[in-house]
Amino acid sequence: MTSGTPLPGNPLSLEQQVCFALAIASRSVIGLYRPLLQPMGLTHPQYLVMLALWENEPLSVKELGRLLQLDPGTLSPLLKRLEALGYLERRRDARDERALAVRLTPAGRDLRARAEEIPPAIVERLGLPLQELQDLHRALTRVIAAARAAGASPAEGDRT
Amino acid sequence: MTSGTPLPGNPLSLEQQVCFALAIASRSVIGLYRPLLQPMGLTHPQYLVMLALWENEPLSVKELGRLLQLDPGTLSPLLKRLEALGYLERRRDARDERALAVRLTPAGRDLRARAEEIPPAIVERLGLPLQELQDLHRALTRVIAAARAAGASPAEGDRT
DNA sequence: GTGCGATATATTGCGTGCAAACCATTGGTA
DNA sequence: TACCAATGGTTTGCACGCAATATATCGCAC
Repeated sequence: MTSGTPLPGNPLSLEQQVCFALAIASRSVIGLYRPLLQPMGLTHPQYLVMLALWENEPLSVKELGRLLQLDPGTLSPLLKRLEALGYLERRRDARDERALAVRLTPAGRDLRARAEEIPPAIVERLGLPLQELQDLHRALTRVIAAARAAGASPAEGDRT
Repeated sequence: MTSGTPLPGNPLSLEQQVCFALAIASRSVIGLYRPLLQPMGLTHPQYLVMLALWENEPLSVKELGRLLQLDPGTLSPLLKRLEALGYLERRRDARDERALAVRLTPAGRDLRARAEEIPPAIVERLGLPLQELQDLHRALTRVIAAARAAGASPAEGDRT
């Protein structure tokens, strides 16, 4: 019950699957964001796109895909929804008409101030020590790197 | 670059969002399962349902939802697909016609042998020390508990 | 300049995940 | 026995996430 010994006889036990814990933790934490994002009309992946744009602008779909590890097939409609919300602008890059230059609108830029209240609110709600969250972040970063090295699906085309 | 100090000036930095790392890690690891599950015709959530049933049978939709933290709205069609694949059987519980008794078919039971090769294959592909994975599992379990205590979305109706 | 492979994005199809509405069964209670 | 709130599943609608396909533009070879 307290995640004791691995019980070698039961490698399929639901309780000890890392992938299972990962999936539930991800959904649970995203679920905490939902009520905070709802007033801005954002979903969690849309929020991540906004984070990327607040850091760097403009970005192409390809660059967003690399940053967020997302398909163009996922990003394309998602960006259209953000444009419909009035938070960003999609325009073809003048230098390369294939590429899309995604830019924030003033409304999108203004949203940043409201968004800054979210991370501390989440940390407070979770009630876990900051150190623990940082350790977790580090552990997750290592897993992500390991999965990418193992040839994970999301956008592995970065190592020519 | 090596996840050093939190840089208090930039709380919205994509790189230091735990939710972001969590989402990517989850998708990346599930991506590793995909080629292994594909030969059995399973998706990752379907695999988790099979894990639950290999441990305990029969299960109702409600019980599966509690175990996997999933909506009935998600499970209902998922279970129908597994039934169409021939891995399980959905029948109304004789004692309570509202409840569904989900049971494995012989084919579903046979699948367990093949599935047993998956966890070690994943661990081998990830190439991370077992100890690290166990630590991660423990950390994730704590986050899940914290999120549930904070009133996370997935099926929080368990603490009367 | 023409042709042609490579590149960037869009579209379609399918399976989650979640909210909301709906429906049948159940277990009281009057 | 007849009502009625609660319970367990199903359905619908919408937004990912990913594979596969399609379309447009680019840039190089000639």
